[in-house]
Amino acid sequence: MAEQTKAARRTPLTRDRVLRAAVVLADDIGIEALSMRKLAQELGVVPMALYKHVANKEQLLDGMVDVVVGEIEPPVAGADWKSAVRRRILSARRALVGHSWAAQVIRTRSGPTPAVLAYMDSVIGMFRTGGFSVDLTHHAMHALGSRMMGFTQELFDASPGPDPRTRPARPQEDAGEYPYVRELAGAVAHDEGSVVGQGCDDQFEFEFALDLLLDGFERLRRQGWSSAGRSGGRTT
Amino acid sequence: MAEQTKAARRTPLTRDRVLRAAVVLADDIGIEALSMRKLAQELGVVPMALYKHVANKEQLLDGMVDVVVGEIEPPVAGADWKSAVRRRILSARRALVGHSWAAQVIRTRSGPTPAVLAYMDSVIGMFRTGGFSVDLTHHAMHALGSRMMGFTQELFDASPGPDPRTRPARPQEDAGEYPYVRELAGAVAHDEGSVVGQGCDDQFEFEFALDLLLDGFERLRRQGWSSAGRSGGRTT
DNA sequence: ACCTGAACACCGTTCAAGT
DNA sequence: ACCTGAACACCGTTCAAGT
Repeated sequence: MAEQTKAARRTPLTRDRVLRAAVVLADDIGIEALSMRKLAQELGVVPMALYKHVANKEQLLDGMVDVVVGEIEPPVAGADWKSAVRRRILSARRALVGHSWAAQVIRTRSGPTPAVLAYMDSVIGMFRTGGFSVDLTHHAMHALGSRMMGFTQELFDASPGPDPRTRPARPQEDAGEYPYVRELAGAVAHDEGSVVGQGCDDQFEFEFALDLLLDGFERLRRQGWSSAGRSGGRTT
Repeated sequence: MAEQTKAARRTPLTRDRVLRAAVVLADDIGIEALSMRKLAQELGVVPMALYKHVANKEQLLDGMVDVVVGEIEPPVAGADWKSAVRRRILSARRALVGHSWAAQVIRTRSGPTPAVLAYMDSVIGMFRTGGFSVDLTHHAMHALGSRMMGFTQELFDASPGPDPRTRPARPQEDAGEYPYVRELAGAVAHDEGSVVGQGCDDQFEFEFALDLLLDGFERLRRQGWSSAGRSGGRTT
């Protein structure tokens, strides 16, 4: 009877339930604080029970990425390549927003998960059907880098983290040091936030850089650019 | 006498010696395997001895970043803004190459260390003296993001890591899935490496994207671009 | 056959006891 | 006053003992 009460208290564990709980927990307490033990506790389960559904923590992280990436809206049909790619990337950005850990976790995976691969495939397809050569598409994908998935490629994580006390004190800006940094920080005119990555309109900065790259791609496509003549080309 | 032998066996610990040993150790065993305890052992010292020179592990990582960033060559004088910025960024890239952990560590710092701030100041200065408005400089710095420090902003870490066994098996590419990924991967014509981030000429990809951005900046500068008319502008 | 508690080999860091 | 061993509160994961 006692066991029955315990068993009934929770719907049975599934891989999906484990992954979704992990996503929520990481959203709440941050990715660096997410542990197998805390996740188990959150699910009202003994730690070892998780290992029936994920082989190890790495696989848990892979699964979490797939949950988030799976929420990206499907591509819209019938548009020129540039607005199609632009919309797809901005919709990826919308899906990943709110999961501040996602960028870092995706980047530290040793390879793409199936959902990421499917997403990449759709973006590559937009370039190809838009008249890009395989060669130029390849370099465009590299140039986009993780911006392809909607991450801002800032120098520092904008996420304040759970413990603002560990934040290093703003360096002495009263001294004449870093005059250009000061000028720029002053012009942004936000009293809070780090020099780069905060106190700014992230969405604007993201689209600014994205459009700069997309316009560059379009220019190269029109002039039939190819990497064939690059220095030190194919040696094999 | 015994103590004297022990004391003489090692030159006395300094903050600098601790940081340099940490850099070498991270290069060797990877950043995720670097621990205070292993570092102490490497230095022939009890773990707690390190805490005389760094307050905690976070400060150790800050110090490691400064060691690496401090090795970036100083800027060259007397060039147009574009080649000056280009050279500075490529020299940062040279300094960080070989420290595959540096990109990730810099990004996860909650703010810039002094050496990073000094570097950023010099880059910002190049834009400003090159005729860029504060406004455009600001957005250009965001668009460069961590590429400003010479990182490739790839979607996945190219570093294979110490344990290639944990690498997820390449997804089934025999099936008709991911046709565009397959086409692109085939064209790159390297049998080893992940879809994006490996088996490619990293330096070429880096310069390709960098030049695309720099050319875009120059175009905007010439036409006197300003963000003043942006949608939903300053609301305060 | 399934589940799970204890245990193992780590971590960063505190703190009190030694010199 | 300085240094440091043991201890604390964690980790991911193994494994053998229980049902």
